[in-house]
Order: sequence, then structure tokens, then C-alpha cells
Amino acid sequence: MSRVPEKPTIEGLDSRLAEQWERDGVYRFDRTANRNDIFAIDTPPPTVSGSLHIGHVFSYTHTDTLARFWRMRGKSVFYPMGWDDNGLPTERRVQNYFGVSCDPSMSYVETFEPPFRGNPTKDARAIPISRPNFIELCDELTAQDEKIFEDLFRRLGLSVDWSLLYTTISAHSRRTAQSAFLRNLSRNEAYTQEAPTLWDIDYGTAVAQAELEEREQPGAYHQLKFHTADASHSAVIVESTRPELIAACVALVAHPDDERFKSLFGQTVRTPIFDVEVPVHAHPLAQPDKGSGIAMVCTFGDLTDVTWWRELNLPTRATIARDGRIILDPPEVMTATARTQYAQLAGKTVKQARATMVELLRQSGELVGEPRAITHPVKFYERGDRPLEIVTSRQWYIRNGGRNDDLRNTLLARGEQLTWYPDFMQHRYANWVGGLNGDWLVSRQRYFGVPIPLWYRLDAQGQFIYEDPIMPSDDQLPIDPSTDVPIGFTPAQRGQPNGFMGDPDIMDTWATSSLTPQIAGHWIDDKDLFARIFPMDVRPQGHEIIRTWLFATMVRSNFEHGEVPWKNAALSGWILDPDRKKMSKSKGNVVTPVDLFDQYGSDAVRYWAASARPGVDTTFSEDQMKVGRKLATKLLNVTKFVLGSGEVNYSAQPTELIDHAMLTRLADVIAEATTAFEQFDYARALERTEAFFWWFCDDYVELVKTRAYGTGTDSSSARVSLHRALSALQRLLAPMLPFATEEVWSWWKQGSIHKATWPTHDELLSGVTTSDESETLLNTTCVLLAAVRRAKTEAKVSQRAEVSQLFITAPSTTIALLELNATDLRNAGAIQEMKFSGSTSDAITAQVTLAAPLA
RNA sequence: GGGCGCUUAGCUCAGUUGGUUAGAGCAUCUCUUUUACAAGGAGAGGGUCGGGGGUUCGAAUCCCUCAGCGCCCA
Repeated sequence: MSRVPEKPTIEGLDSRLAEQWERDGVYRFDRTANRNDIFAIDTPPPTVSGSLHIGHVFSYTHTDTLARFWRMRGKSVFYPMGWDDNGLPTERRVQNYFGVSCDPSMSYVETFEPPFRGNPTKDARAIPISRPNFIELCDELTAQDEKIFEDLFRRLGLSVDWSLLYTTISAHSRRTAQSAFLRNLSRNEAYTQEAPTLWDIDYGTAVAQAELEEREQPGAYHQLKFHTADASHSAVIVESTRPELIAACVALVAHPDDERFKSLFGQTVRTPIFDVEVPVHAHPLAQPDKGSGIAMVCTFGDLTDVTWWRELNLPTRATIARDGRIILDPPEVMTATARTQYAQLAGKTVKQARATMVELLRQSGELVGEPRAITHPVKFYERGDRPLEIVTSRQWYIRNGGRNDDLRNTLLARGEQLTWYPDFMQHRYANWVGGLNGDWLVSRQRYFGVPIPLWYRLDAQGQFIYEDPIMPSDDQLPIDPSTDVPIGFTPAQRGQPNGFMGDPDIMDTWATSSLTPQIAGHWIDDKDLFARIFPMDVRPQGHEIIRTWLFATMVRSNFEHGEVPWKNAALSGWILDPDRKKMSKSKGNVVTPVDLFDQYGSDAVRYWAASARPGVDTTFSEDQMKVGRKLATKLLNVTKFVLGSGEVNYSAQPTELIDHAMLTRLADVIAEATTAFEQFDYARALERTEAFFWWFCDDYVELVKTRAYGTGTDSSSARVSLHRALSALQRLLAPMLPFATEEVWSWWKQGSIHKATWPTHDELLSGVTTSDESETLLNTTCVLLAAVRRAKTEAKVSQRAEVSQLFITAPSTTIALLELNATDLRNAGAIQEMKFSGSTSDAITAQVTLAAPLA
């Protein structure tokens, strides 16, 4: 065969074939296909401002194997890629890369040049720039980052249709996200409220419950002396880790059953230092075994304070500002003396204020003993470096069942309508939804994102009127209310009494990425396309974002479409380093994917990824990549052998029992691999195919090698069988090894293997009789071949050494089969003479007599 | 504190409704190079399936319990 290279190699396949696929449009989605003939994937849009890591390669390979399987099964595969480029990670990267920071009060500079493009000097101070200038830099940098990501994924061989590419900051995404939000608002699924909000001081933004994480932090219990109103009680000792919040104290609470404090319920006490009168309440959330058993309620120290404040109808005495410093104005209840004390705290950071407070308490004798060091869980924004504070602010929320049981139950039921792979992942969802205690906060006080698409009227005093926001019409979208002007107003009225102001906030990134089916499927501007792909077939994603991405998408789909957004959810596991720790950038143990592609080839890296069971955390293993490289190389070599064995008459049928048995085994493998893929278990499909493939190469090919070079009917049978098997094996491996399989396919077939039909039982078994006899013959032959090989190895001679006699004892029926079909065994083992002995036992034994070596 | 997962050879992992002697790859050791492939091939050694208890004719597999590791949540 002239198309078979002299020395096959996998070197250089990656980039050549990636270009060829793009040129030929192999993975182009056929949008004329009917819904039943479409397989639609809701691809996770990676955060492009993050660095590339092996985790990307891992989970995207899993999805790609599924896409390739369904494409070969005749589906038109809707497989888009998206870049999640809006939001905080991009902002942070832009700040660090250009040495700038966003200041919305500044005005746009048309010819602005950032002080740096990469690697600002250490001592450089960030230059404040306007929001439009900042967004321009975001756009510039994301364009660069996206190019790098695209190159990586093309190199990996993802079969995405790149013409479907979307980004979450594009005009189309902004329009989709704003429209969906406005529809939520008009159906009362979104609302605004002034409420206590988790606040990250450093980022200057509110954060949602789903973005919290708790970290163990050192702290200290301070025993604070509260004074009882009448002298009959002694002082009440409250243990607190946050004495700097005494000024914000609005009550004390203890458990209703706690005998120690029952007499105090309904009474008041006076706070240390400030001498403010606060009530003592009973509430079941107070923990008798925590501290002294009675807690100080502050506005706001933590989320429990918020619950108490709400349920006990307590007043608000905020003392921490959004910049994390103590508010300058003391609470109104304070006397002049208290204000003098407060002035010593005003303007200080939380940490400074705590130190000052402890000093004041010591002086006044209201600190009992010394602070007692403890460690305790403290809430952080997952991207933040300092503990979250709770401040009162106006924010937008989308309902998610956290404050409504009917909606919660609806969303729990939606979770049951999804098929989860692996199934136990559903517990994560149910657990999260069941534990929600607030709605989804979607507004963020940031810049690079989808703006909340609303304006507010201003009253005669220039104050916001929040009750009746001005909504843009659908055809105005997308808008930026900080620059666009609502219909009926003039630009000059912005910020003026009786004029208008735009909502200054943007939406949370998840509020956009929760709409990936709608964005990718063009819900807003292509109803025909959307109807063909929605609900989508599968959402692949990591299990750590079930509570954010999966759940948020469910919420939006439930509201907008009244159904689940996909039929299946496939959750992938983590990559662990060889010490079984989660790989992450901060730990410095991340391996660059491109180096691995260079070293082992993309197929080999994919092989490692596809070997991992769905949902299972997997150790990073270069050894597995070596195995994958071996497999790809083997495929090239065995293809060269089969195609070089001689002319094939494709109308001929396999006639030999050994060939029938091999094809029957392979037909079973096809059935197993197909079922596995249908259940999203690419790893099982690979494992079955691979096991057969190595057996095929090591035993079957060796057995029929001599026969395949011959000219008789039996030789024709061997060649037809080899070709059939090879064709099926190449296609079975195509989803995992798209490069090597495409290469070997091109040596003897027309068109891309990735558009070829998935192998079937029937095509393999045409003219083949499946029988127990043929399987027994094949199995026995392999057992005997192994015995001969073992004998040669133990005698330390070459496998090509001659065997003068092979004496076989086996059941009589097996002997009868062997007597008629021993030619392959004789050739493969270099056996001069065979003797048979029938027995009544099932055991098969072989006595190998080696020929005397040539002198 | 609640939920979920994991524990099988030195290492990484399979083991599909319970069923011959528990498998694979890597690593180790031995043998093997004209004849598809030495980035190959043949073979060997290596495990009381985390501990204990139970169900069963039969348990890595089902049930209970304990321990360790990990993740999610409070």
C-alpha cells in the first residue's frame, strides 16, 4: 500500500490534523438536523484569565470523547466553546498586568496608554482610570488570553465547532443576560432590597452565599462585662471574639432553656465602655456550650447576628463601613461620654479597633482576665484574603428557593428530573438546595461585567426612587446604564434632581454563565436554532460548582422555560498530584499542558484523561501518558502490518473458525463499548477496547501472520478478518485517540474517521458463524501458544526457536477441533510435530520439547 | 455536627445484578533484535481485597460496625 509510510510515527500529527479538520469543517454542526438527530453539549466556558492547567485538558477530553462517539453514531453534534471572560478574575488580571485600577468617577481618556503591558515593577502604584478605559483594557487582555486557550484546545483535539464560539462579555451575551434579568424582574423573580450583605473589603463588592468558604483562623475569646440594670444581678459575662463590635451591640441572646439566663429574659443590660442599654432575648440558635452561653448580637458580626436581628426585630447600629473601617459617626443612642470613647475607634481598621478596644476594656476593668486564644471557622470570599464583613446595602436578588419552600421543592424536583453521572452527585445538589437560607444575590459592585440594565428616577432632592426602575426595551439591549440614557430623558438629566441615574452595579458572573444554553443556542435571536438544541443533552462540569453553575442554570431555566435545561449532568473529578493533593496554582505543582503535548503527543495525554472513571478524582500520571503513547504507536504499526499483508477480496467471507472466533469477540467488545458510551462511561469503553486491541496484536495477529501472507481460501479469510477488525478497532479508538486514528484511517479510507459510522455487530459478523466450538478452539490455541512461549522463555531461547514436538492433553472434543485447525498454532510456535491425547478432564496441558539448537 | 465518596500487588487503578485459581498497566527481574512495532515482543515474582462481625452453599462485591483519607455542607 503506497499510502502507508515506511516508518510510521505519531510525531507532528497534532498540528497537521488539527488544521486539516478545521479546513474540512469536520466538526461543523448541521443546524438543519431535527432535534432527535442532534446531540447538544453545554460546554463549560473556562475562565480565560486563569492560567492553563492540566485540569482543563482532563475534563474537556472526557466531554470530547462523548461528542465524537455521538457524531459517529450519526448525530449532528452541537458542541460550542465559550470563554468566561467577564468578572472579577479578569479585573484582577488587568490590574496586575497593566498597573491600573478602575475609578468610576473619572472620565474617559481617548488616547490612554497604560503604564505597563505585563510585569509592572514592584513599587509601581496602580494608576486610576475611568470605567470605559478599564473595560477597553479588559477587552484587550481577554483577546490575548482567549487566543492561547483556543490554541490549547485545538492542540488537544477537541471536536468543538469553533464557529459557535461565544464569550460571556460579548454584546450577544450581555443582551441575553440583560433580557433574561428583565424578564425575571417583570415576573417578580428578581427584586431589590436593602439588606445585610456579605461584603469583601478588598474587592469592595458584595458576594453571594455560594461564593463563601470557611477558613480556620486564630482568634481569641474576650470576657466582656455587661452591667445589669438593677443591682440584684451581678454583671453578665459575655465571651466574644469581636470586642470591637461592642458599639454595634443591639442585644444579648441565650438559649430559651438555659436556666442561667432565664431570669434575664425581657430585662435589659448595659454595654461595657459605651453604657448603651440593650435587651436580653431568648433564641434557640444561641448555643449554651459556646463561650459563656450568652451571646452579644451586633449589626453585624456574622450571619447568625443577621438571623437574630431579623427574627427579634432588633435595631440597626452599623459601625463598620464598606472600606472595613469603623464608621466616623457614632450610633445615635450614645451619650456624649460614650461618643468620646467611640472617637478613639472611629476610622480605624477592624484589627486596630480591636486592639484599642481591649485597651479601653482593661482600663475600665470590664475585661475579665486575659483574652483566650482559640481557632474558629471564619467566612471568607473564596477569592478574598480578609474575612468578610456584613454591611447593609441595596442589592439585587434572584429568587432561588432559599426563602420560599414551594420554589425550593420545585428546584429539588428538577434535580430528580436530571440523570446524574455518577448518580451519587445528585446528593450534592439536593444537599445544597435543601440548605439554602437566602435568595441569590446577583449584583456586584464591580466594573467588567454585564451591567444591571436599569435606571432609577431621582426625586426633587436628587434621591434614588428604587420602587419603580426604568427598564429598557428589548431592542435597546444591551445597554450600559452608566452611559446610555433612558427614553424620555436627556443626558443632561443624569444625576440631577427629578432626573435619572443608572444602576451602578454589574451582575455576578454566574448570572451570565447560568445562561450558557441560552447564549450558545441563541435563545434571544434565533428561536429555530434554540428549539433544536434545548433542552440540551448533557451538562459536563466539575462537581465543585454544582452549587453555583449547575444550580444557577437550573434556576434560570426553571423560570424562563419551565423545564430542566439538560437531560444529563456528567460530573468530572479532580486532578491530584502524585501526593494525592489537589493540584492548584498556589501550591506550585501545576504542570503545563503544552509541554506534555510536546513530550508525549496529544493522544497520549488524552489517553491518560480518558482512563479516569467519570467523577473520580485522578492522580496526575505521566506513566499513563507513556502508555497512551505506546498504544498510539502500536496502532500505527499494526495498521502497517495488516495493510501490508496483501490484496484483500472484500466480497470474500471469513471461513476459518479462528477468524470467526476473533470477530465474535470483537463484536462483543463493540457492544460493550457502545453501551458504556451511551452511559457516559468513556473510560470503560476505552478499557474494553484497549484490552481487546492488545490481545489482538499479541496473539491473534501472531497466530494468523503466516496464513495472512498466503494465497489460499484460508489466507483470504485471514486478510478479510484482519481488515474488518482493524477498521472496527480504529473507529472504536477514534474518540480517545483522534490523531493516530485519523492518520491510520487515511492510509486506506476516504474521508475523516471522525465522520465514519460507529462500528456495529452486524458489519463485523457478516458471513460469520458464532459458535462455542470456535471460541473453544481460539481459547485453547491461545493457552497452548502461551505454554510454548513459556517453555522457550524458561529455556532462555528465542521465541523463534523450533519446537520439535508439542504433546497436548485436552478434552476429546477440543482435541477434535485442534486436529483440524492447528496450522496457525504450528506456525506461530514454530512447531515441527504435534501429538494429541483426548481426556475426560477439562484440563489442558502441553508438553513442549524444544528442538536441539543449531550448532 | 450532617451528607457523600474512597481504602484491592511497591505505585496508579479495573473488577458490570454475589459464582472457577482476584486482574491490568507501570516499576522490578529473566529471556529475546533480518522478516508491523526495541518508544517492541515473550515470560516470572509480587495481594489473607483497610480491621472486625454478620447474611449465604459461596463475599473484593450485600448488611452492620470501627479506623484512616478526601470532598461538600452546617
